[in-house]
Amino acid sequence: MPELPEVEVTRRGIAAPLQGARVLSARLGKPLRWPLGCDVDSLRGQGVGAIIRRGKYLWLPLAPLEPLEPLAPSDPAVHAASGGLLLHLGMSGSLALLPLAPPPGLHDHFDLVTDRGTLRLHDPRRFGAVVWSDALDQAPAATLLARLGAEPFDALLTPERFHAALQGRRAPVKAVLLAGDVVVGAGNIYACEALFQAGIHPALRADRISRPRATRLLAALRTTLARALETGGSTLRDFTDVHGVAGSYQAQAAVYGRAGQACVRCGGTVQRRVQAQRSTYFCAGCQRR
DNA sequence: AGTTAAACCTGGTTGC
DNA sequence: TGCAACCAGGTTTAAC
Repeated sequence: MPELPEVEVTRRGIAAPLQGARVLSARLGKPLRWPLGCDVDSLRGQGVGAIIRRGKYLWLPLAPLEPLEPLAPSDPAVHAASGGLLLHLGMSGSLALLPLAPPPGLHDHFDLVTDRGTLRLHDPRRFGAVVWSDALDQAPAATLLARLGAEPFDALLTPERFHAALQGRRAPVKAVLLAGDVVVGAGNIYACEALFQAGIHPALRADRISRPRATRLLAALRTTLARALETGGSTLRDFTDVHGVAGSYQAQAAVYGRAGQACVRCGGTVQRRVQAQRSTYFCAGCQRR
């Protein structure tokens, strides 16, 4: 369930170990959401830079290192250029950093073998992606990131700006949070949880949210994401951190996945309804329009 | 601009 | 036990 907390947990697990690592080889399994966009062999000999996160994407910068041994000038497959890999975990993806990688399993669709271990993408549903881009601000990376809204913890995202952005949207606030073009990071779980914490009905039109309630929603979103980050994210089925450890936030979800159960706050019944093709969980007593 | 559906995939759970 | 239907963390594209 990679939403922002899960992706950030993943980033924190690989950033330090892989910074400065040398790529020894790479391997592709079954196709992911998009083609890699480069020859896997061209990744060989690259050095890994500082890994950053933008929304639910990870950017793994790569730049050529001095070759360990002179490459044959006639080898057309190897033409290392600087750039990087844009990764997305989709619905079921997770990354592992393996000191000694066993043979790839059925759902292991990308390996980046380095001198500090193998970065392996495990993704049963294959909605995830690994895409080469010459730079973060050039296509295809820039295209994929172009529609993303503000980072939730960006200090520039003030309550005033958040409220102003919501004022421009007539869609239900739950749909606006999921769309990620106002603020990134909340997926289905954390959008539901943040709205519950803020006491806002998920079907309320975004432009009908008052300034005080927008302030409360932004605070709720931040505390929800921060709390999830502290607990290693949520593991519904597939997600683990890079060491294989599952998250535990799902156990403290107030509404997500709790349809028919008692609301932890008022004792009413948690409802489930479908919004934008996704299940929305909420308490009609605590969350007002 | 909106909402809505369909698409991409696999697998676990539920219900008859 | 078998099998069909439905559900699941995301995002893009097309259609009304």
